[in-house]
Amino acid sequence: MIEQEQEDVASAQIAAVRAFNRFYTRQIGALSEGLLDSTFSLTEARILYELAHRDGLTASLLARALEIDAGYLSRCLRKLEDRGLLVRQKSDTDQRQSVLALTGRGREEFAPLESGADAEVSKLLSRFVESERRRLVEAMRTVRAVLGPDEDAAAPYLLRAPEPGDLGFIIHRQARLYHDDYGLDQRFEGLIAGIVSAFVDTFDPARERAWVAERHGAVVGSIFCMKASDTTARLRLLYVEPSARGLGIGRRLVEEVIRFARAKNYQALTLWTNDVLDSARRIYEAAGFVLVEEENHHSFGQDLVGQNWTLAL
Amino acid sequence: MIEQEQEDVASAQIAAVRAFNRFYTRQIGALSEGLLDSTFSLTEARILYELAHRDGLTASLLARALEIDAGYLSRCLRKLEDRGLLVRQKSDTDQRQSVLALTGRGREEFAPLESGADAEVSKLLSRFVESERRRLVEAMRTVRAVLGPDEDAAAPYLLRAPEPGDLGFIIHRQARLYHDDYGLDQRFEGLIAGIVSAFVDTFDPARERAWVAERHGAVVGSIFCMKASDTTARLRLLYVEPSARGLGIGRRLVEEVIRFARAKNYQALTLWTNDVLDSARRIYEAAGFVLVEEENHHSFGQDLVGQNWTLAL
DNA sequence: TAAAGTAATTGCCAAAGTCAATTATTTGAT
DNA sequence: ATCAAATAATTGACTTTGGCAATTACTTTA
Repeated sequence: MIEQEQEDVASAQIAAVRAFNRFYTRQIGALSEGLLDSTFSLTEARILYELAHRDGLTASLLARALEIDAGYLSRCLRKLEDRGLLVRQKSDTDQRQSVLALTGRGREEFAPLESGADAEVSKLLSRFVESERRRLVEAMRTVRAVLGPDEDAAAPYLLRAPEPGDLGFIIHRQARLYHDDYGLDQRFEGLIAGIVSAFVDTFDPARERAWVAERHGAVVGSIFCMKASDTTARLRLLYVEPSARGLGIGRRLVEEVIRFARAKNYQALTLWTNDVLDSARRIYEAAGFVLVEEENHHSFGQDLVGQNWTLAL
Repeated sequence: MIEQEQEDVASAQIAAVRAFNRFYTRQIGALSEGLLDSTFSLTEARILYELAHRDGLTASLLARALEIDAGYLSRCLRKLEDRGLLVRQKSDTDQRQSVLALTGRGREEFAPLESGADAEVSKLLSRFVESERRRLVEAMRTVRAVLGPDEDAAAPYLLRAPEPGDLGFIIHRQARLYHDDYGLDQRFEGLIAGIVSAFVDTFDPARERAWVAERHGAVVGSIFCMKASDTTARLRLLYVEPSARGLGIGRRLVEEVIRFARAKNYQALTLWTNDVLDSARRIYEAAGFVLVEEENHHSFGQDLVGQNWTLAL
């Protein structure tokens, strides 16, 4: 083997990426067929899309964003302007450039294109089961996260009450994650299913609550506040999806439980966790929880150190 | 379980897929720039690729595989033939078509294109660490697996034991489906979480078992066989994803449980269900189950008619 | 055996896109 | 402050790409 300046990339990986490129070239071709009977070309549609979704664009920005030849773009813009779909306003900071904006008419004519594309994708997706769709979307996000710049990082999340199906999903994800990361077996999944079951069974809406964190329309975290006694609440089932970590979601969930427990006049909040869960522990510490007890135990196929933490309210 | 033509697709998923399409449109544009200083167009390169990697291609096969207009393809092929890169030989089974094949010269001239593309992708990949590359390749494979070789509704499925995460997923999906179709609320989700929890807690591998049906790498159904007494087994948690129905998966799952219960020397198999679940009932009837008892009950926010069925083994 | 369908080709044409040159401005180096 | 170099946008002159319909030569089907 001759020296290579670059790290050797496995040829199987190269082949896989190239196969994907060929595959997706066709896929995109198929999906952009919807444009054929519209009055816009693919490039025009891409231009309109950018204009509809970003403000303050200039021709050169657009050319760079879409990687279109500036000359060709200029002509396209002229055509759209002539059709009354877009206006250009001389920038006041730079006399050479104009700021582009869709007119009301531009938005109007573009709207059916958008809904048509939505419908087409919806039709495509409806061929699959929900879990397949989720796998697909997650995989696409991964591809984008790796290859592209992460503009996604700042995406917002929201907390809400769990809806039917969410509880099962939380069990599903926690079981999978703790299995992958710490080797916990199915008995752990049984344990959390039992916790969830008990939560629903004995649910006291006045003093108990659950939250899920949602981002991009998907559940990415959860937390439960359950009654241990009249004066003590228990924090349970905290988790945050790996792909959503670092956004402060875990901290926010814990804060929410503390706020809730205070409001419901609990005097203490306790929780049980295991020492391997570093990032969770850091959140608990930061929130003021104190470690009160540790015990070794062999559970779920692993040697673990259980910990009880408590917070006086 | 009622048949549904088309499930509602969450708009967040649609948006994610469309964002990916826009993203990858640019990506492909960037990756095919390598062709610019070659003497081949993108389409020619795609044609050559197919010819280099598959034997016995004809023009019409090629047109279909690459989704190229037959007329345009014809011209491209002529051009390549004129350059001495490819030969056409009249098919002996069909005088209308010709079998296409690259000449030695064709392979020679195509080779640098291939290695160029490899190098380009390799350069792209070398920007990442191995774990990122693995994630990328895996995600691409997933996209392809989901979107790709679908077509046939009769895609194969397989039965296997549940893996960590599968139990929660089953709870998740059943809760969601029965909520959407029959309005069952979260208490139903609690119930099945309890069943799953009990299954794990008291699991007797000699006399109990669970199966999940997998298709395209996703769980699309489940069934459980649990011990009710030494002589009686209970069939529980049967479900099949709406879009995986009609493939005989439900029937197969029930058969599997019956076979298992017989093999384990149970004398009877019982199950509890509700009268609204038509397609499930049909499966039970076909398998020989007999309705032994019905009772009205108000549960999970709905008025329901519970049914006990039994099968002598 | 006629009608319908399929494989491949061709002419015609419009759309899509490239390239280089040009003008008007702004930026940066001295 | 000034002038060369860079940037934004446009235009003219092209080529390439690719869609569509008609046509020919076969095969399949009713």
